[in-house]
Amino acid sequence: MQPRTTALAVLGVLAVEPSTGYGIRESIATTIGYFWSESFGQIYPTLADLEQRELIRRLRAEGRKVVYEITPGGLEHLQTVLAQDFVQAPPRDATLLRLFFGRFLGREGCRQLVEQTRLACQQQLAELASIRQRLESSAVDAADRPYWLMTLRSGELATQARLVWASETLAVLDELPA
Amino acid sequence: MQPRTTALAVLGVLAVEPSTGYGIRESIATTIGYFWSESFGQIYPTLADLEQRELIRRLRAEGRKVVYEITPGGLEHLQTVLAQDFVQAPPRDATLLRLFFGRFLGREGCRQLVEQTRLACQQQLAELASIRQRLESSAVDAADRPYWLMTLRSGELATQARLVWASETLAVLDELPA
DNA sequence: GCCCCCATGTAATGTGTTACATGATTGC
DNA sequence: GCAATCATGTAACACATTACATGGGGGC
Repeated sequence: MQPRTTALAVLGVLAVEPSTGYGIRESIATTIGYFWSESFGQIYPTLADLEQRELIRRLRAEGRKVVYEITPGGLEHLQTVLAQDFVQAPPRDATLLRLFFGRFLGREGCRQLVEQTRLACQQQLAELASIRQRLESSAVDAADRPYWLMTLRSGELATQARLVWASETLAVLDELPA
Repeated sequence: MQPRTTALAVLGVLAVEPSTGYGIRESIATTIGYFWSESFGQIYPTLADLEQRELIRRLRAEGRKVVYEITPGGLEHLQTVLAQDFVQAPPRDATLLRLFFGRFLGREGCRQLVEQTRLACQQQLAELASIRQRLESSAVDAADRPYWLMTLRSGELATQARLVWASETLAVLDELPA
């Protein structure tokens, strides 16, 4: 795992636009959910930490609701962190792990595994298409758009590749002696 | 995260062939390293736990070196676990996260990010090619081979897709006004 | 009145890496 | 003799999810 990735994600989202803890979670789930995720249990303590370090501050509070914004120091810190080297997290694909032990799971179990993957990819592609619509039909800052399109494209290509793999693999499984 | 994935991986490796803790780590790193990873700090406590639950046992001990094998109960347990539903871990791609905030990182920083990805993919493809050679030139059990080829193919397609993306994205970055 | 969404936060638990400590065996 | 690899294990720390506790506001 990387150190402080949650802080990076939170700071980044606030750099784009002020938001509440709840809103940050929402943003992450709906706009970058295809390659990132955060839970409330991480976000709220991280907000407290960032505020204490004066990288973010309260823009306004309406009742319980607290809207945070990034500070100039926070923006500087974000840029520093973004430019730093980092270690790619080692991949862990639970589906492939199970398929690798396919001999013990059996052909039918493997079929289900791969079929589930195929369906998940199709759903994912639909979601990505709707994100693309949102991105292209304005609403998002022109300074962000090219970068957001790049990450989106990555998701699309990865999902398409996995979908191809699933179809191909289902065919191979059908050829396999039971 | 999934519960008990380390136990599943360890049990699976031992189902293929008896091994030591060190050997299990080695197997994982060299044969499924492109989609899975485990550290010693996880493996040794897991072995102790699996042994205590009688899912594995000591086949032989030579000095310090302890070779474990799976028990009949362990094999049964493995099959049960493999057939169970599981939750796909939410994806977390540190590179895409940084690229998404590319507006704050700047064009040059993004270029480096994507270029690194491109190089990593090329290296990965070379590794996958050598794994394919090993898989096709015998040595591996015929009962395992088809499944191992499926996971390998997944790695190849995913990496190729990412490589295509990286090249495409570098071109887009070059078009972008600084 | 009730359910759902918005909203914040903590506690318990699980998962995982890294660093440390130790030492045998093998190849040069 | 010395370095690299094989080998085991623990402790400290980092990271993350889930469940829980609490409550306001809007729509039906």
